[in-house]
Amino acid sequence: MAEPLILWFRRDLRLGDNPVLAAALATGRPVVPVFVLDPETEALGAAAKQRLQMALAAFAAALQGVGSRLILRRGPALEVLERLVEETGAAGVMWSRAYDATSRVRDQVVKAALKARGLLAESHAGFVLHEPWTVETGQGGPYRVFTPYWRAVRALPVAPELPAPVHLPGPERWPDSAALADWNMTCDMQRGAVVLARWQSSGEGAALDRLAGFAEDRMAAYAARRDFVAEDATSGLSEHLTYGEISPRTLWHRGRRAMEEGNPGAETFLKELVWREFAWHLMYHYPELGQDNWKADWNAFPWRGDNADAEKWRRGLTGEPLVDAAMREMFVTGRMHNRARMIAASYLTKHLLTDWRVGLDWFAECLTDWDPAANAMGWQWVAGSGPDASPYFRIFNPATQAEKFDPEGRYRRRWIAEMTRNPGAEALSYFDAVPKSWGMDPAAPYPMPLIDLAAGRERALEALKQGKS
DNA sequence: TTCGACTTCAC
DNA sequence: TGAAGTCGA
Repeated sequence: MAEPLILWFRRDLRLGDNPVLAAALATGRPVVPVFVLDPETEALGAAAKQRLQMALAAFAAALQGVGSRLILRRGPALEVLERLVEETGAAGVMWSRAYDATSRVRDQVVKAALKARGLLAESHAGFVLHEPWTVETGQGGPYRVFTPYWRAVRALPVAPELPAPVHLPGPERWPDSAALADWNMTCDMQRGAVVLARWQSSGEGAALDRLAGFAEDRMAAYAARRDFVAEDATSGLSEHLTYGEISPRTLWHRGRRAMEEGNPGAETFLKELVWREFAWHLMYHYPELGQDNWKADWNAFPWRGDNADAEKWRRGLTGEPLVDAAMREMFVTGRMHNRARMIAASYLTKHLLTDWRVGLDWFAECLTDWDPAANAMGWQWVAGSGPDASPYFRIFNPATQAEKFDPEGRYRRRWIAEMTRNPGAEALSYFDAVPKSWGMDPAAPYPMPLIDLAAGRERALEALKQGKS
């Protein structure tokens, strides 16, 4: 039997349309699928880590369905992979590319070390539609504004999807695997069964079902309804994309097909997919996007660091119902509606003048669809330090937004027990989920607003006038 | 160099 | 309607 290949899975936990999997199969070698819980992955937020565990469980089952296994190992990636190569006599390692700075540094070290030992070390595309360096402006160089990027990407060909293998040849002797349960990936996430029960199911099958349901039932109304925060009008596909349970290519082709069929929501859906793409384009070309102001003239802005108001924001106690509803939804479900994210982020950075990185960190802790690029771009876009062609200081008014996008107050009532006489299960579940130390009580009066909205707006505008160099 | 255009707004 | 910078062809 030929020497096996190690297939290092990371954010591509699927069998269908997986280029590196197809490439490994094409070699004719036995394949040893492995997931490495390395220090970089252990640093994930509580919700993302919990969600990753669910993704891994689903993917391991899917691999068993094609006669294979998922080998689980813990430790620094290079160390683990070198040991596995020795144990299995593998010819080398293949993986799908990642584009954030931490992963790129890690992967370069791994690739160089494996190659130095004469082993095969290959990275493949698959996490984005277009490799970030292949999309350039007319002058050469990365795009910095979404619309021109969209116009460029819209016209580009996208290769067809690859079929999922029906059988994945394995080695004669399988190496040992850790048990997923022993990794305790849920231990940071002590929010009770009520939280878990509400989470979307995980895995490639669930992702494909979700896409089919969306395309069938909701895509047509997507452009018109997606901003209404109380409705289930969004695709809900972000967390599947985050773990690679579905490929962006699959979404792209489904969207294009719908467009050709005249589906009125299809183009908006494709645009949203390309926003994710744009975020990774930016992160690849500006690796510090998650740490530094993208526009350097914001470095002088007098952001407040973490503070007592920010803590109230995290706990959903700002006294702005829409903001609090959003924060509570995220804490309980690991999800937050897209528009609610912008409103909550604007409130923290503008009305509370708090550094966008404080908000970014909390989202990283709480979101099951945590994506470093999308969040870095999104937070900087709201803060004003990021890519945004509009020059004015963007300040959302949470009350105005509530009137527009939650006109009947359904979303606010769903998540804020203090606002209703007979709070529902969602609103009450928040009080079960929060740490006892927060002292939350559904019978307590709803808090007064932290700051008058008009005064907060004026203060932010004043800070902008003074603060930017 | 010029010039049209720029996700999601607030008042 | 404001207030106004720079991206990209």
